Amino acid sequence: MLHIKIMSPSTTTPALAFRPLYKQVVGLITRSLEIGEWKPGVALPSEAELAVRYGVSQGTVRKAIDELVSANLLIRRQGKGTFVATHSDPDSFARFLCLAPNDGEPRPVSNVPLACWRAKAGADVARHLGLEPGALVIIVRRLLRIGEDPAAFDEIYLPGGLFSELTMDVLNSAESSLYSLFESRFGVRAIRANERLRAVSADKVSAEALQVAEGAPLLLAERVTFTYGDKPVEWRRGFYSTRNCHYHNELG
Amino acid sequence: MLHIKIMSPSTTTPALAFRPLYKQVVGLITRSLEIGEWKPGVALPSEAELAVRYGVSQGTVRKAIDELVSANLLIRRQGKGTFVATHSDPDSFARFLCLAPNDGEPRPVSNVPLACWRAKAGADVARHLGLEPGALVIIVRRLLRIGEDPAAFDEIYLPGGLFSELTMDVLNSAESSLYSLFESRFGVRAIRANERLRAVSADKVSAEALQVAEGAPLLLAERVTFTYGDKPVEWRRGFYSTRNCHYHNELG
DNA sequence: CAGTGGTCTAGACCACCTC
DNA sequence: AGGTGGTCTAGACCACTGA
Repeated sequence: MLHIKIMSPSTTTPALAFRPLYKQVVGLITRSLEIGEWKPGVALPSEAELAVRYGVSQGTVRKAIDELVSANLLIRRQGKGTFVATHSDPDSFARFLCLAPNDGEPRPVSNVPLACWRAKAGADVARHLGLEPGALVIIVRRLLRIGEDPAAFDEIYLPGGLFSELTMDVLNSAESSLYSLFESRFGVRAIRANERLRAVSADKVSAEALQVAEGAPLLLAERVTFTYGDKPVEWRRGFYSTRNCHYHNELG
Repeated sequence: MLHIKIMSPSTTTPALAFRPLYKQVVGLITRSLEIGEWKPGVALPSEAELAVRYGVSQGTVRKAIDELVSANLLIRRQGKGTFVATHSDPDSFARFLCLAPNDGEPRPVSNVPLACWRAKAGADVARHLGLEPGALVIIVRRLLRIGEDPAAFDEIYLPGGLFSELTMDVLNSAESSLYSLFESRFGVRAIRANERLRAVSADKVSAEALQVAEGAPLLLAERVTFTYGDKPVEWRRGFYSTRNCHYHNELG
């Protein structure tokens, strides 16, 4: 495959049109990931092969891969190869769950689907998901247990177009995380998310689900999840009971 | 300055003793930052000079600096140089404040010191700060306003040894953030922090400070802040009122 | 052993900033 | 014009993995 070293200096933005070669390679690799040329979990061609394919040096390919690794899209394993990141690999993709037990003891996390239905998107859900108001959305309620304790009660809004075959049966058949299910069953890969946290009082429904008193303080996490190209694919409101757990965050 | 390319293969861990050259350069630069050879805000010697100084190629120095840049210890500015990161630069170091107004309108953040006193460290504070129980700690209470709204009420515990001259007068003289004050006045540079969030009910003191009803839900953020060498330098409990603000976090 | 990623080098050239 | 960081190359060698 050929590449274009000289950027056409767009007349509107004369000097800003410069785009380094390795950035172009980033774009090409990302595109291949997006269209599924390399599936989650499998190895990419070696750096040397990619260098030939894109007509650049190995160093340039390396720099491109560096960027995709730090964006968590790829994983390097020395001596083995470079792999497409996947939510099925617990090591690499438990990073969207920020809840941890207070005492530090690791506990099994279990996923309890409660309900799944269709509805028309309201104004705010449509806005977050980039849909027309009234578009079809799928709503999932689920409980997350950490050890024995109910820790999170989530209401999850998904674009109907991407998840049309999602049902309670599908949810119940999922052995691991939801994102892993989205990836393997619907080809939707969650890349990054923006989360907003607030403290609220438990309403009746969430109090019951989390087995706390109505009015008890809960952590409300509202999350928009994105896939390639910053396309939103999930809007989620999660109520977290922080009696035995906390939300952890690293600043730096 | 000379460098050692061949690692003495420690007899206890034969094969694990390999340490790449650029990692050693990272260590040397970090050490210079730590002992204050280059102060916050000033430029480092050029990459070429550092290459000569450490007896390595410029590429190796670059790779070392890459790592320190992504750890937020250094900042590159093309055409100008590489600079020591500083909390005084609002661009680079507002990153410890995760609170933002709900409507997205940027508002001025103001810092209102309320109290400052000495005490002996209790068991948990001592543990978080790595001190002996009973060691001298300085406790600061302050209010953070975002626009006109009281947004955060913080109780901050500092090791007495590092901040011995901290008083209300010093706090009142600070024009910008606390971490900026720590850096310029006490030579203590906050590098990273671990934060744990919970939802709690407002007690009388924090309710009054934040002008919310007693029992209202608040976001409690407990933070340990570290400097070079993962040494803890601050333990903080902050109560956030999330009526007009939220805590934002990027996952991915 | 061969294949992979990881390190290191030396040198050329480019983009950006300042004087 | 002269300095800085930023890109790109080609090649050598090292560390890790697995057959």
